[in-house]
Amino acid sequence: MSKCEQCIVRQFNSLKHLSKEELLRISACKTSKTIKKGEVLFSEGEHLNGVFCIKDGVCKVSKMSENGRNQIISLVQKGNLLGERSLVSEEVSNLKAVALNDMEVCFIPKEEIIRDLEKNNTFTMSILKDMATSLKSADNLIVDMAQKTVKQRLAEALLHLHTKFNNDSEGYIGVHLSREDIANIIGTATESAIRLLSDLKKKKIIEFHGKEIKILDEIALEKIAQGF
Amino acid sequence: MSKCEQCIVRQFNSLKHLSKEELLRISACKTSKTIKKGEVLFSEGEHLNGVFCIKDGVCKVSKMSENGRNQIISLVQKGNLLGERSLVSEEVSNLKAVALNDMEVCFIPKEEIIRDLEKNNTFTMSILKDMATSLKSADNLIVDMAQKTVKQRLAEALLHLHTKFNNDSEGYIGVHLSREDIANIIGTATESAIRLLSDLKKKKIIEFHGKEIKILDEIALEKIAQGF
DNA sequence: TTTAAAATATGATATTTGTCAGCTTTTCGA
DNA sequence: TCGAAAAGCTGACAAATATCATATTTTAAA
Repeated sequence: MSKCEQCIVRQFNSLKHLSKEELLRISACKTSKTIKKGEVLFSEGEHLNGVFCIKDGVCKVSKMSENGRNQIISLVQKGNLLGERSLVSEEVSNLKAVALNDMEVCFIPKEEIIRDLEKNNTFTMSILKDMATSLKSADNLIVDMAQKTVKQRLAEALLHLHTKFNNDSEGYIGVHLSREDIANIIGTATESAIRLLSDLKKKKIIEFHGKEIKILDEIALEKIAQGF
Repeated sequence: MSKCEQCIVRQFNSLKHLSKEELLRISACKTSKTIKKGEVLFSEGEHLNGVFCIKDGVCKVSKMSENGRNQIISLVQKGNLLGERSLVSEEVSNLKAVALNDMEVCFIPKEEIIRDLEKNNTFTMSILKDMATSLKSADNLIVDMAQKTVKQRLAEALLHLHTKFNNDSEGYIGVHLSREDIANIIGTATESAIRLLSDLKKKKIIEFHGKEIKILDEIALEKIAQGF
């Protein structure tokens, strides 16, 4: 079992505010897991009872609508914590998390980390800031979903993916999403997503080969996102 | 200047976790305001630097989309805190708050209440829980906005308003919203909202006289919200 | 490797929703 | 109380999007 104190990933999230002693305790109780592409980290209706610290890989966090369609709320990647809300809620999860590629994660049980929440105020404040940030981007997403056209939302999503997963030397977006995933991010039918992607390709604004997508004309995409 | 300790409203939000001493300090620095219907509590781009505690009245919290249309994110009423996020963020507000009726509010400066966040962990945890709850409902709203039709969203919104503002003896929704406000809650054109409301009225599912709206057939509305 | 299943792609069409125009009713300030 | 402005309403039409059908390509399992 590796030690949290030596884990680089910790530097990228709220865990960096824990003391050596606190980290030792967390190290002792956490469980490391390898999660294969397509596997489920947790499901809707499940008691989460802890947080995941993502060491490597990306997962999609989604929720089923009453219409029976899946909406992807966010993509969570290396360095992030996942499931923070379970720490302050007794309710079951309303979200589902599925690995988009092979992942390395650590699971820290709620009962252990809750002690730090109660004693280490810097840590609590950091979690609070995280949630405030999530809340702000959730608000922005609500506005986009409610007010923008599918075309705008696709442009927006591509720009966002490009910024967030820009870890490919050739400029390709560093995460492989199916057309269905893309449709579920922007909240539309798969066919519509495919059509709009093809349009963007025809207009030389993006380029793709299967799931490898690259933005060619960022300015044009930004204009589309803004409604032009 | 009234004392927070004797204020009933405090019992309904995180301020209830403050000690007598803390409340005395807050009492001393807060400012009470009367805000008339239609007046702005704060605008997008403004430094908020504190929280509002709503003693009476309701306000709409909204954000402009890049398309130039206004999206109402939430309605905040008596007992609630408003602007909690400003406590842990240095950024300007991305939201705007406008009174829907005459309001009584207290404004507590950030620099005072931040002390309590740093020292009173029960208070911090309570704020954290609030944010977690907000985040959960924001997630649900994202899904609804992305996946549901305008008709479904209207039904949903009416049910939600009925539950949240059910303080009228005749069963009318206890807050007066213009047709434009309703459209801005569900993310559609005013004309579309008007048309769908008329439809529901024709089908005897709701009843309204101007801004007085009453639900007649809750079951039917629930079915519509679910897509039938 | 072969082959069935899944994913991607495209066309035709139906449905939903937005926009514009014109009208009526309500509200509110002079 | 009057009259203008705002809000509410309705119809006609255009644009956006979903749905269904079907073909093609890719993926993954036997």
